[in-house]
Amino acid sequence: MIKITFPDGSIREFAAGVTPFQVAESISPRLASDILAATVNDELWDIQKPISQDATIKLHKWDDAEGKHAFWHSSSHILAEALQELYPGIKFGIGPAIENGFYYDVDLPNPLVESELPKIEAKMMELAKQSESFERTDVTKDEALKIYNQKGDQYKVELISDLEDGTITFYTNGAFTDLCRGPHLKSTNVIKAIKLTSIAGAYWRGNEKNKMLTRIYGITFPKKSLLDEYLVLMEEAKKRDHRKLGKELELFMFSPRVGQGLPMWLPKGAALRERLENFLKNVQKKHGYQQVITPHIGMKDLYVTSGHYAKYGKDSFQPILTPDENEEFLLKPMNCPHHCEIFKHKPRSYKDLPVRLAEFGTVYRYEMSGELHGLTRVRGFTQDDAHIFCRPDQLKEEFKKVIDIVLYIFKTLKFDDFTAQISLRDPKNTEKYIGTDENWEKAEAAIIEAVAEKDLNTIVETGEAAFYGPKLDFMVKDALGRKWQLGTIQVDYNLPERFELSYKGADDKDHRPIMIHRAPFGSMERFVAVLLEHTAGKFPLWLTPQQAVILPISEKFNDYAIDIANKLNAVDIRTEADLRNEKIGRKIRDNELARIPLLLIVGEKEVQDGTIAVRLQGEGDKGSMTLTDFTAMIAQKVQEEIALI
RNA sequence: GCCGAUGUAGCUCAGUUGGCCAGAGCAGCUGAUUUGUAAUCAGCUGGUCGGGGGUUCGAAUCCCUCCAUCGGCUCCA
Repeated sequence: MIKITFPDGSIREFAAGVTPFQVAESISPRLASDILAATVNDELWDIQKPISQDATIKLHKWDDAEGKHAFWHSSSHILAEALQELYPGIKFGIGPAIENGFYYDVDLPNPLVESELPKIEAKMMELAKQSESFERTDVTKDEALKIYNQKGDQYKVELISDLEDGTITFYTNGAFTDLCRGPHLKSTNVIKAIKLTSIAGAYWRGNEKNKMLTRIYGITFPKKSLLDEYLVLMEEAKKRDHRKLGKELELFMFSPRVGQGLPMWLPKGAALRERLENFLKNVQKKHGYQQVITPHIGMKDLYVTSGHYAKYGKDSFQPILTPDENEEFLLKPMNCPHHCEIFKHKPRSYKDLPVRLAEFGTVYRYEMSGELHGLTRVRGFTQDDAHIFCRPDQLKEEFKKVIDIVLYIFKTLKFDDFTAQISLRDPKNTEKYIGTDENWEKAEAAIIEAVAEKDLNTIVETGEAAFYGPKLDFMVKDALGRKWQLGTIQVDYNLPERFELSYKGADDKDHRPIMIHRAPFGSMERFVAVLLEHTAGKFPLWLTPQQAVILPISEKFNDYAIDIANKLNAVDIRTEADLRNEKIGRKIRDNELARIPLLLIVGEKEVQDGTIAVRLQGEGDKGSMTLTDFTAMIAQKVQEEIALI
């Protein structure tokens, strides 16, 4: 007998070799039918895999990430089985579960077109209904290699060759057998709804030198209604897409004549961006930053010195042609070299440090065309950049202060759901980076300590560091769940070295400062994009380009409307009057759709009383009030929104 | 850059197998109406059907090519 411990602390005895499914069954048959996967001693476990010794167990239903994982992973095997039947000669790559669904990478003799997806879905449904089980087989590595060599499936052969010697598991559902670690469902019959969402190309093993395979994405559900809900949710998400909202609200635009990935800010977008910039400038002022302004170009030598030129190659830089061949300028892809030169322009004392130089610096990077994406990935963008030059004894404190700024901004704009990611260098691949091991270790330790003292929840990613130093990135998701890096803080020992930066210490000797690169928004473009998707275009009052619109009931009251608009603009409430010859219902509708937070209706009654009828976005009629009361109310609202720490 | 898809009026879209001067709604303009909390009515204007080339008696529709956009891959200082 073995002892099984449950999450609630209770312990029950079972015969050795019991499976999680049998454990569930002993509790209730109903529970057993809902169980999709299990965790045994913190290891993901097949619900049919025997447990041979005392263990703790967690049973996962659809509500758990682990349950969904097993569900979708098994679905990818059904997709593969369907494909194998429909497309003879097909070869299989990998087919994992992902955050929302699953995919399978396949090598097809002929290209697959989207119109074939319904046919594949139908075949999958047919197979799922046959209540196929997932049978596990253990083989040795040699046997596994022999099997796939015989089939001529070079991708699986490659995968197996890379595995360590020992037992390899295969899973078989129906006619399809796959190299797989599991875990899997007990039977395919719990899959009740299937949707193949898209086809894409994907390089084998993620390497662009390899062959491109066809990736088929899909998602499945244990109930038809869940699929419908998912599809509705996706439709809703599309409505929040910043590219759509940016067009509708006239915030920004692109023009092929100007160039791909080169956004232009329209008046309303520019007004919004200016407010964000001023907001951050104020915060930075309080934190001892100084604004600087540097040119959009620099001599090539500047980037040779910084190491960027060697790292990224000349194709990544945009040259500026001049009549003199000896004079080679490049469009700047980052601001740090310019700021290093500013630091150098006069001797610095240890008493002057930290020096914090801030700039909304527009930079240009030649991103690959397929990578461009609305405002989140562009070729010209403005970083809310700053470089802090500090002494070693100030590093941790300065780093923590930057974290405070990022957190304050996220809090003010209600980005509650973010991930803080510590990006370290890949110790196995050190030639990707510049600088000594010692400096890297110091820099990484500084970040880890600062983060620990700030009590931040973080994930650590090795190999994600910048080439000159480790960083702390703040990631936020867009409407469709794609992750984007916003704020970033980077510790850098290398550029000060390369630019030979120094300050005079108390010991009258020269010392090397340490540099912190930081951008709390990341870039104005990306930040506004994510903000748009988070707010669905309903910006906070302090930020929104247009705060109030006066709606006269008829043209008779236009003069009064203009008068009110002038008075409000005079006290910095951004107001316009809607003087169109339209009914009031129409004006309300149009201005609600334009996401105007304050609609002020004026007619006979208001003119007589000298008041305005206030209608708040999404809340309807709030009744009449005097201008004085209204401005006091707005002032209070704005103050609440951007309460400074 | 790579794989796949899409591109018709300022916006959203119809035009599906090639065939009379390419359509609708909204927006815009003109006029009527003077309105009390999410679309007043009527008339009018607007398109080298993404660009270029080709096949054909005839192309928005078929083919080639370029451009842009979308979903991914790769990349992201």
